[in-house]
Amino acid sequence: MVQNNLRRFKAEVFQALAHPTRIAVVEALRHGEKSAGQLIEELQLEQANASQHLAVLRSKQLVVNRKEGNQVFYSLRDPNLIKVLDVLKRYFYSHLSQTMSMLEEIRNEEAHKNK
Amino acid sequence: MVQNNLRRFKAEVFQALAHPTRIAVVEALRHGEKSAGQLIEELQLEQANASQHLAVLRSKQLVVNRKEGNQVFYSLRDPNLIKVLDVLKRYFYSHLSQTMSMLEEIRNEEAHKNK
DNA sequence: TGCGAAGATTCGAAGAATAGAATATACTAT
DNA sequence: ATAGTATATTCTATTCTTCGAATCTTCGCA
Repeated sequence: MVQNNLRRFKAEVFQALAHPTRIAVVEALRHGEKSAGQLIEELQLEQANASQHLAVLRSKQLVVNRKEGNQVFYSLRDPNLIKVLDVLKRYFYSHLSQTMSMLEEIRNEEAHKNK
Repeated sequence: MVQNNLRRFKAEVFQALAHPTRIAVVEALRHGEKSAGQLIEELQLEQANASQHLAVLRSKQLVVNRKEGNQVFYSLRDPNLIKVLDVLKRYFYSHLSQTMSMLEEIRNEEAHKNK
């Protein structure tokens, strides 16, 4: 029972990370806080869209925010989150060739869509 | 560009893990391979549903399978995957109180639905 | 007070993910 | 061949996600 809820919780964290934009945000915050505006600029996002993704990250508590005047600064709630991404990176590298072919596939899908 | 595809790729891996059942499967495979049937029994899943979730894990290459006669044995493609989960566990523990309240929330939602 | 900037929220449409039911496939043993 | 067991696939209804457009809120400043 507890096991089950714990898994649901883990699933929610993964869910929060299951979008390229949100991964980009987390990576952008790796070395410290940034304002919503900075993130939008740096990652070339639409304002509303960025705000929505930030809301997801907030709701799953992967990031925390702090208001300062007109701006809202975001930072990672926990540096261990970066470790999760780093371990994942190692996971990729240990299967480079397969990773590559998967990327290739993604690229092809892309090319397909744009026709 | 490459950055972007890489993030998409990471997102796909997280997506694959973004379901309690699939997390349960990965955890169940932590110490070695198991047949689909064993997983179904151990995790109390419906056959079709289990098969669908396994298909997701396969398609993202988190697991590999091996046929032996009538049965199909699954195992993790890479032990680093377990490390990802382990790091995540550490992540939980470093925020135990918040984790608890989140679990509490999940439980409440649950109670709500079952009314 | 009123205006502009920074963010957040809400809404509707489109697409993706999920569960279960039914069906299909592949093997084994008779 | 036939039946039975293990697993996969397909279909459908439902729910969840995502996006952009529009709207709101809050703060700072003239």
